[in-house]
Amino acid sequence: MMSKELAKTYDPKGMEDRLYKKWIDNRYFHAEVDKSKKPFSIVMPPPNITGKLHMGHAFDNTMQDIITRFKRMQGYNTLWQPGTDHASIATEVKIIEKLREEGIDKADLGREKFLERAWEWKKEYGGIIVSQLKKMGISCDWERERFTMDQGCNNAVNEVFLRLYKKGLIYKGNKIVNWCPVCKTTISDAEVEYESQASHFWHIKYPVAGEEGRFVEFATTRPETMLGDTAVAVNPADDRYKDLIGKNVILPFMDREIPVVADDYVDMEFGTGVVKITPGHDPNDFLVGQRHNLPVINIMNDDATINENGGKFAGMDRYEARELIVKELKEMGLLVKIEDYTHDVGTHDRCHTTVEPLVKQQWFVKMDELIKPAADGVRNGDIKLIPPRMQKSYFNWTDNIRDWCISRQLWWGHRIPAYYCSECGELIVAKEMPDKCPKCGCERFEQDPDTLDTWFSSALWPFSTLGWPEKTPELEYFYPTNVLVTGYDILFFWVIRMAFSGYEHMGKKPFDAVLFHGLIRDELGRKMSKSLGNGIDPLEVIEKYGADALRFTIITGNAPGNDMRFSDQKVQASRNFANKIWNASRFILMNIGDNKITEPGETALEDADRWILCRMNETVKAVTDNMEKYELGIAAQKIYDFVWDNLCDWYIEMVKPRLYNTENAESRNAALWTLKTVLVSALKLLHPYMPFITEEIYCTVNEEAGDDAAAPSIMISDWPVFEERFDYREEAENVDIIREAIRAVRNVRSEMNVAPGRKADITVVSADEKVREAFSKGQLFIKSLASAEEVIIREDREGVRDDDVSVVTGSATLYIPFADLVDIEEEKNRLQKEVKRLEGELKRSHAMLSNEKFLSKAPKEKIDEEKEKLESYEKMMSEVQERLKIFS
RNA sequence: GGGAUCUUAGCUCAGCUGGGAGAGCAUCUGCCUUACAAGCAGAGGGUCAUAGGUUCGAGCCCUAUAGGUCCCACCA
Repeated sequence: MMSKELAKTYDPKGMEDRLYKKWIDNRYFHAEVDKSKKPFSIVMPPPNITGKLHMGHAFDNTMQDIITRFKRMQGYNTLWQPGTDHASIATEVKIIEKLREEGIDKADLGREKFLERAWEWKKEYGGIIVSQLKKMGISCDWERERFTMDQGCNNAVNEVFLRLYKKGLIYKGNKIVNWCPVCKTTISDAEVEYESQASHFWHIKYPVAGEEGRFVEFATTRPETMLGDTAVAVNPADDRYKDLIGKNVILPFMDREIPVVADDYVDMEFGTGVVKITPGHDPNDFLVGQRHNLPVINIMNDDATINENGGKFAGMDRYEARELIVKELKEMGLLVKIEDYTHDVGTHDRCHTTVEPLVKQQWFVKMDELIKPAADGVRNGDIKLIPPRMQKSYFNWTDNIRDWCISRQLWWGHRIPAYYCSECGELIVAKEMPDKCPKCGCERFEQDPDTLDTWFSSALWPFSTLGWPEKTPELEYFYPTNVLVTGYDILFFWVIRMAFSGYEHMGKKPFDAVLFHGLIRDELGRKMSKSLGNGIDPLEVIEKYGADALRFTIITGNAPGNDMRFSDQKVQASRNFANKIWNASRFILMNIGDNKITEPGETALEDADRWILCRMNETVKAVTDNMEKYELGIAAQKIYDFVWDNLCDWYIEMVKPRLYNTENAESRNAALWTLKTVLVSALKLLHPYMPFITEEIYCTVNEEAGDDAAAPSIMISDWPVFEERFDYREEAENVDIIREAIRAVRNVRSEMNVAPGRKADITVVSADEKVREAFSKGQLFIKSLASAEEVIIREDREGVRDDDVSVVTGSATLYIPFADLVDIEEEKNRLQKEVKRLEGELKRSHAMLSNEKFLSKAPKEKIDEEKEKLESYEKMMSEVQERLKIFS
């Protein structure tokens, strides 16, 4: 009696949530420290709490889940550490938006109330992404879920800040930083995104002081910054301006005399060879200013309006001021010309506001020393990057590293653990607010208002989540983690910062390897983005095709680090594969029926059984090898081929006659046992990729076959290994000989248009005894797979007629009586009819093509079309006549 | 300006350390064969961007060229 059946077509709905609950209830995802087992660990790149699941997450987490499930089945004590990221600026922007909808201004609300709202926000939305991730079937240890701003992580952040400060690696400094006038915060260099913008080049001239009628001309893309000019620079080698060096020019509007300085930074070839120097608002000018001790003038407020240093332009927006300045310069005759000019403008990657370089006092991490171990770690192979080409990108960053501006003028984030004495202003860096000022003894302090760059806490993720700075058993056991999976787009933001943090604070790398993946693009190869509206929601795909299909799609046909185009068609192909294995399982279950399967004796196994066992064995080995090397796509392809081609299209077909013949119980049992064995192995190989369907089938099959020894869940079953006893190479070769013959026969039959139901005798002739033996053993399935009536195996050609159709394969020659393939009378009639038809067509075609009216009046395409038709008729005619000859 | 990467069948892409040119989809032909038409059997289709070079042998290594994509820097 069949206690359990599988539905006729594969339907993931309902099944997935049920199975996920089963796994959670059984705590299969949970890992505890167990020193008797080998650990394997991965930390999840924490998704932002603002986030909604997108294809990037799907990609990232599918890869991690595949590795985690694989390693877990291999017997490793596997921890996949999950968590979410507070995502300082991204979240703050969203909260501000929400407040605005309620008509509340951030500043009016005040810091404390704002943070309350932020935590509420986190509570309300932070869990969404987690529940969405679960839909993917991912098997991370949710019991250990962390948050970058939870107490432990917060503690780690303060500890790191303090340590780096004490070592002199964190400092406060006045530097030119990128300022976002909308978000009103500094942003790091990496957060600046360059956009090509059409603008102008304004050619302006300043009068030379004391030399009536003499001017220096230069060009600028930001005329408003002239209000902060403190010099004009020329190249020291530039003969044109040699005499000007040391003299002054007059800055219009400001009535300020500024010097002409000589600096190598100026390119003589570019423009007029003169550059206006605005140390307060340009990174390069800032450096020039330092070299020449020029004053730094800040002409802008935090919202990019001109401040009191801008004279009469004070209060204006930067662009408004630009317009007016240009207008007035023109009136003063100081505007030489305006050129169209397209150049790259730095914008804030969050809000795309044009960034304004400003001089501000900020906190920085000194990078030159910290980065060394991180660079060396990759250079000497301590950390492996996959694909290796990522190294170049990595070194490109480490070799050109600049100090990291870590302070942000935001509220949502880790507040900088620095305190200022309210009396004397003394700076104290400490984990908690100090009691007493060591300098003046005062007891009142103000904490630095700034928060830390969100990546500051992310950088500590591999060890902060394991309990650092406490010396926890987890930290000792699971650190360093084995592999980090992430997109190449955050190589610098995150990977490099984790690398140097690991070496610095743990004295060890944070991970053995980094496995990079690319971006998922839309069907046209465009980035998925909100503004384009071309994003594909993974949850919709799951709803339509199932999580397994989505997961499989993402992984197959993609090499590490490469982008992939996503299309519905691809998911359909994966869904079809799921359906395929579903139906193969259904077939096996049906045939097991009430029978109890027993392991067959060695002699009961037939060649076909040994062939598939051998192929399975090879597949197990190959797939395992690929997965060990994180070649997930290649491994998936091999599983796919094995299941579809070897198992379904060949083995199941070969074995059908034996299954339908209930008289030979031993042979039937051997086939069923082989089917079940191979299916279970295939399911296990596939499980990391398609966890749900494999679990469902695995449990059903084991129950049906009465296999009490099987694991209660495929995810905690043993990963298959190569078994010597299945290494039936010789028998496998025999079956390959027959497969080749079957293909050849099918080929002939197809070319001759033989109806599938028409049976034909096949005479196999081979001088090789081994080949004859192989055919003799395989007779049964040759009959069923090649529609043979009878298979006669001979050493010589005796009995073969000259007009038999012959097929030569690598090891034998097959002969098929012509009359068996074709009904001669019928075929003759058919061909004769065809000749008549073609004669008619040819006549018509010839007539048309000799009709002068047609040739002169019809459109050219029509004529060409007719010519082509004629050609094909002629070709068909000669073919038909050729075949007719055979019958005469 | 520097760097990376890609250019393989109509389309999307695999091809690990050099030795068989492949898959999915699409196309064409024939099949509703009692696991599956989300399927089965068969077919067509590629001087692996171009030009050189190394090698017994190159899609894979080297050089140059063209085109696409991306990253970094950025000239005021």
